[in-house]
Amino acid sequence: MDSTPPLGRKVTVRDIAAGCGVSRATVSLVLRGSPLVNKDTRARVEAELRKQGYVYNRAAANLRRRTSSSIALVINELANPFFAEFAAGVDEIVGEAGMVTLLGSSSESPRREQAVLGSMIEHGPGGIILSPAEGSDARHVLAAVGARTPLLLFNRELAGEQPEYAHWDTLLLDNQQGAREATAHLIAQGHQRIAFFGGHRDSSSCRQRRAGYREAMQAAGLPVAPHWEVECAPTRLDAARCAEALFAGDPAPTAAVCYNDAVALGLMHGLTQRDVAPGRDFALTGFDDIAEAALAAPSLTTLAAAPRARGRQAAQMLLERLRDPTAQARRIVAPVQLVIRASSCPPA
Amino acid sequence: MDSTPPLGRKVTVRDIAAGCGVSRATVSLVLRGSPLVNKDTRARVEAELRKQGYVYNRAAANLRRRTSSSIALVINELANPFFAEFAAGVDEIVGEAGMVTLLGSSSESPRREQAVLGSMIEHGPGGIILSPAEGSDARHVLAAVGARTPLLLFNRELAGEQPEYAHWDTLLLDNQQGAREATAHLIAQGHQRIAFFGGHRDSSSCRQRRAGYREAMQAAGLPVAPHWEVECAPTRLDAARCAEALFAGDPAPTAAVCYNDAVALGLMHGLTQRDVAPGRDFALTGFDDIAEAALAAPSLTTLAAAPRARGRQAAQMLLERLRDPTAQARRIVAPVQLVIRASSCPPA
DNA sequence: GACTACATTTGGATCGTTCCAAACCAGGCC
DNA sequence: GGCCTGGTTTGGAACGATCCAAATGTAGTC
Repeated sequence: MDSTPPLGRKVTVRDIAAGCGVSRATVSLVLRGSPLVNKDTRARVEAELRKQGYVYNRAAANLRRRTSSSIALVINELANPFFAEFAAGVDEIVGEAGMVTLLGSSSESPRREQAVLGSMIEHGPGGIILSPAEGSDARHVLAAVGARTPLLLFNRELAGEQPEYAHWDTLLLDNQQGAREATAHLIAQGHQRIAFFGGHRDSSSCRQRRAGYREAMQAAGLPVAPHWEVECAPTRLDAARCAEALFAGDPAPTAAVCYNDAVALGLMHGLTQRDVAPGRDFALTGFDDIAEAALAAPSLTTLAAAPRARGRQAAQMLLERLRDPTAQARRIVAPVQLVIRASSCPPA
Repeated sequence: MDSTPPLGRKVTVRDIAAGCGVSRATVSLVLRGSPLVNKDTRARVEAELRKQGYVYNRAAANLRRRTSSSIALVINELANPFFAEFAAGVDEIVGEAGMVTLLGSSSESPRREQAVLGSMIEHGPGGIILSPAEGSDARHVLAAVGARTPLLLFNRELAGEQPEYAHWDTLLLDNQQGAREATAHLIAQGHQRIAFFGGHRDSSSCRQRRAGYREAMQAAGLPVAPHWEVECAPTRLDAARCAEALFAGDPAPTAAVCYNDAVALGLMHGLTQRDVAPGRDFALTGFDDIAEAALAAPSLTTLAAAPRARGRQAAQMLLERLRDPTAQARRIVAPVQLVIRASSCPPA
């Protein structure tokens, strides 16, 4: 009858067992809903659990069972709304699976990424979702996480990826197809002089999008003047600043496929300041479909990558991998969807 | 010499100890950088650690030491850039402290919030940072987390908070002071008829900001006409739609303190459509300092809440609380900073 | 050589849970 | 009574790291 009062100490299965006169093993069976225990016993134990305010110690259970109940999520830039949405999607699915998300941010630094991965791995996640920092390479990642924990790469591939790392799953966006569709759409609107605007020349997503742009231009038999490919930082501010570069040469473009929405919005701003009305005198498209795209004036034609859905998808892929660790690695390239709005007008 | 090859099994202190002929205790001391171990021994052990590719099992260590190496972060809406920045700030500090962030999102649902808190608590975080869902109340939160784990509330207070929950730390934004400063700034610019525009009348942040506005008006001996307090949804679209309400009565205001930046930008749009030039014919201020505020035309005077800094601050407060669990609960109301830009012009 | 002083190392026991093989119990049947 | 069967229950021994008190070695002092 003298159930130990939780005097400072946490309540454990032992306390519950003592409190209702059964063994620890039985309590454990009740906790896991085993059909082996007698109905009455179960009821008694459950009452005692409530009475003493027991909370399950998942870490201890994981230790004994050699399992894990967490997924690590390492993001290159969490503050970016695109990745925040992605993280929200991941967490949704992870939560539904009764697991918990370990969050880490690398701030686009491969060194920090490695440190974060190292810290994560010590907490024993069941798997890792990694959206790599720019310049992160496969060897370092492998060194940090080891070959034992399943890893899923999102959004970017790693430098120097080799056959031996081929057991990692990958989820990418179809940047190339997206840019191709946006370009084709502008061409269908009647544009012939179309620029590719913004982004860091050497980032992999920029390369892929530019490739899609060139492909569409070539397919339509249209030339690409050198000064139509303008590099700038993927920020609104820098894009606004670089707008004039589009009109520095002859002939000037009448439309632009922008690296992403931020750049497109910045370009709109830059155009307005030059008294060129975006959506009337000049057509443009973005990439990402951030919340603002629909609200901008004019509203922005862009490519929706559905980051939340991608997050869910990534988590699901990883959970499947946990279920079957030996299955063939998958590489999924998710299509992006062209959302046509007012900014992609026909030529003036 | 026959160091057990890591045959499927994880490498443990036991393997390392066997591999270099010392006891587990010694290896453990080396792992924790204890000054007790001999230099040569340490070197030998460290070599063996590298050789066998040992990874520390923090869960096991935490179990034995009755410590935790994680902080739970439960956010009402992770996809919102404000909270994403906040989360990034939290993770920064948590990471620096060698701990890891457990992420959870409640999607503004008190029920989900409770479930998430319950799942978190089973993973044994050292503390919890909670940005409550709207309508979340203290009793339920207490039931989910228990009295044992320190909790810090961010951004909102809980309904029905009572003395017994008073051991929770709190970090809030000074909505009232912010609105007061913005209003005072407009008054200093020479305005006398100033409106308070937008937001849901009954939301706590709107109430606080309106209170600050009224306070400043009263302090300056200025009256507030009823039609100067306009309610609208906190979105750009609705704000644009409601612009005309400002001019429905007599006398019309010459400036407005807006509920937030989205509303202010919407109002700018609405004004422009009525041929009132914001920043010249009409002055206004926002709240939040979102990325667009600096880029709008005219650029928007607003109140910066610095969500990333708030995240760092919240994490720091919680870490201090972990160090001294018995210290008096703190309640910090973080000031917001007035950023003066072009939109808050003097009267025409 | 016996003594203390100091630096270093070590074998259990332990954290809270689960696994496992064995034990228990009540009926039913010969 | 002995034996079997099927449903329940149970006491250790794990999981991987750490604590602790005690043991070991090494040198210095009398």
